[in-house]
Amino acid sequence: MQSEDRDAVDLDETDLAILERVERDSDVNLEELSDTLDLSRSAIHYRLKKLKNSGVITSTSADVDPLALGLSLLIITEVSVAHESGYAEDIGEALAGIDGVYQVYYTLGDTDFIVHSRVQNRAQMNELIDKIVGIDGVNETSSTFVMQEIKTGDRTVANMSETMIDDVLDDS
Amino acid sequence: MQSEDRDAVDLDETDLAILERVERDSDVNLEELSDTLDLSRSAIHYRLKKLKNSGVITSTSADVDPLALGLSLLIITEVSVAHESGYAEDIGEALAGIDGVYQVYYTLGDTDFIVHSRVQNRAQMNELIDKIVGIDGVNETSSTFVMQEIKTGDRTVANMSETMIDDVLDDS
DNA sequence: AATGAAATCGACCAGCA
DNA sequence: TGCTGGTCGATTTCATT
Repeated sequence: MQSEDRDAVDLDETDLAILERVERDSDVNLEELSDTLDLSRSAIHYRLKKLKNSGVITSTSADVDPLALGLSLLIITEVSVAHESGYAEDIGEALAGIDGVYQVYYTLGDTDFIVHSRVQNRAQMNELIDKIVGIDGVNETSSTFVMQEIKTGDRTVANMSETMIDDVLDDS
Repeated sequence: MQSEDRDAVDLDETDLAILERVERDSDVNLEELSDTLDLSRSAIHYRLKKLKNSGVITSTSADVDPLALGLSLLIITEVSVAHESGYAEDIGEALAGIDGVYQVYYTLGDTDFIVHSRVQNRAQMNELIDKIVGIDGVNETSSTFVMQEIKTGDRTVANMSETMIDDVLDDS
């Protein structure tokens, strides 16, 4: 009754140690992991495979620097829709489909969607905002310009507190 | 004069095709890439190495599902600071250091920082917000709750338009 | 679930266009 | 400089405990 096993595959300290390491660098030498965790290479591989199959590791991706591709402008846009009823899903999908948009959240509060986009110049920025405003049902938008990305890169385990870690481990 | 070569390593269509593929799955078989791009395994490897060394590929990471670790609550917080002068950098670092926080942006506009955090329950959420408010110099905060993550996962190339791609290619 | 041996895949070296 | 082919080493897989 106190276990909320949604996707909760029960993990131990070893699993978390592996996760923390591979989310930092998935090309890690199995020998290094085997070394620090006192486990055979095959055991590490076995656990990694299980973590992937169970969906704990959703994918393993190469992170491409946006600046290297000229995407130097990051814009965060708050989007409000006219009618709260029904269309929300469709509008979310429409926002997600716009070129340059790479994060879309449906939020509870004064604004309905929060959208993160990257573009190369002002012209593309204007075009992007026009596309957002042009979506049927979108009422009002407010865009802010990001001066500096202080923390980025979606690490999950690395940002967890001791309390959060314990919560995962106490799921036996 | 029209080339703004900041980090701009000039890339061709083949490089972009490789990037688009490895940012989706970095464990791609070299044979598959070699097959679809009509290039030898070694050539693909050569280009990948170059892309990593030049910083276009910053890292290669395993993506861990936050839900699998019980992090079901995503909160987006707008933070305003008291004095615009000086302390901004320090406050940004302080925000980035809080457990649960995984994205921090310094923005231009009515609000100074935008912070994304993940927690497991209300208690952790309250604790997190208390820590943010407790930072010296933080004036006002406004948190909104994310109901649904419609688009996520920091793909760079996948979200680019044809125009953006062309801009990268016309950098010879 | 973890171990060790066999097949497979990726990393490096030298030569070539 | 960028690509080819072959080789060595590491990794993935399988059968066994």
